[in-house]
This record gives sequence, C-alpha cells and structure tokens, in this order.
Amino acid sequence: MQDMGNRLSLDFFLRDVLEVAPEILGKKLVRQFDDGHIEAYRITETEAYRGGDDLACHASKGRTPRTDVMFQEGGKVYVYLIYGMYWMLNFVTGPEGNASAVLIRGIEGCSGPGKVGRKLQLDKSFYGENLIRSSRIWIEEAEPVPNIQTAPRIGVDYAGPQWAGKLWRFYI
DNA sequence: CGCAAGATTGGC
DNA sequence: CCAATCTTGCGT
Repeated sequence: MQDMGNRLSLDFFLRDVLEVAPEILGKKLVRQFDDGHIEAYRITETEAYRGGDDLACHASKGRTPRTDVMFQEGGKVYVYLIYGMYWMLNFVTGPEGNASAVLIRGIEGCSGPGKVGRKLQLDKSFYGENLIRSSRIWIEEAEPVPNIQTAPRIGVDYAGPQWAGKLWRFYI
C-alpha cells in the first residue's frame, strides 16, 4: 500500500512562517503508528513562531541543543516536552538559518497542542524527523480553506505586548 | 550543581 | 484556583 494522497514537498516549507502557518490549515496530517495502521487528521489550528526577533519564539534565545532544528532547513519536525508531560508538535519553516516554526494547536476532533501530541503518540524520537521522507509522519495536500480566522497567540505573555499581541494564531 | 519557569491540561 | 511532572537555561 502506498500514499493515497499527495505529500507536500520541501518547497512548501521553505517560505516565511507567516505564509505557511495559515496555508497549512485544512491539510492532512498523516501518522503511521508503530502497529502499522495509518490515520489522517485535518489540521484546524496553528500558530507562527518567527525567528530570532520574535521573543515568543524559543529560538530568540539562540541556537541551543533544544532549538537547533529550528535553525535548520524547513520541512522538519520540532518537538519539545512542556510541563513535563506534553509533547508540542511544530513544523520548521524557511531556509537554513531562519529559525521559524509552526505550532500545531489543533486537528479535527482534538483541540489543544498537548492533546495533539498525545493523540499522535509523539515523543523525543520525533525531534528532527523529516516530513518529506518520513514513513511515520507527513503532510498531504488538500483543498485550500476559505475564511481563515486570526487571533493572538496563546500563553506567550512573557514575550511582552509587542509580541504577544501579534495575530499569529490561525484557525478554521 | 541548584532552581525557577514553561508555546498545557484537567480536576477541585 | 492549582497540581502534575521533567527538561532546559541560567545563575551561583
């Protein structure tokens, strides 16, 4: 059995995160679990984290072991553990050196980034996973979504009003 | 080496 | 309102 859909290519991710984050809405997030079965989920909510200037972005603190993948070429997975129990799923965007990523906050039938990570059974091993080549997680093309909504990002007040106020959360 | 805080969630 | 649970970054 092979992919039924059309997997997104590298080019899709090599753009500004503010273009990718809203455009990824509606696309299919596909996961092949350890037992071999495959499930696809429609992406419904995202947030953009944009490089070194964005104080809400982890990469604003510099290139560390944790943020390293964000500085790499787009199309890779950035996962990190928050509050000791939730794996946050992000997709790296932009060319090498541009440390940006899209946080997946919601998929169809599952609202909240912590719940997304749990549902997809993510863990540290997904750090750096290549979405173009991976056989356990990737994204497939879908019809563009009309009427995309925007709002301030959640839980980033620590970055100050300048950044917490940006309407960089996108949802259907 | 110690420690505070975190892109959250669910229960009281 | 607050505990759960543990990695990370930074200060001592």
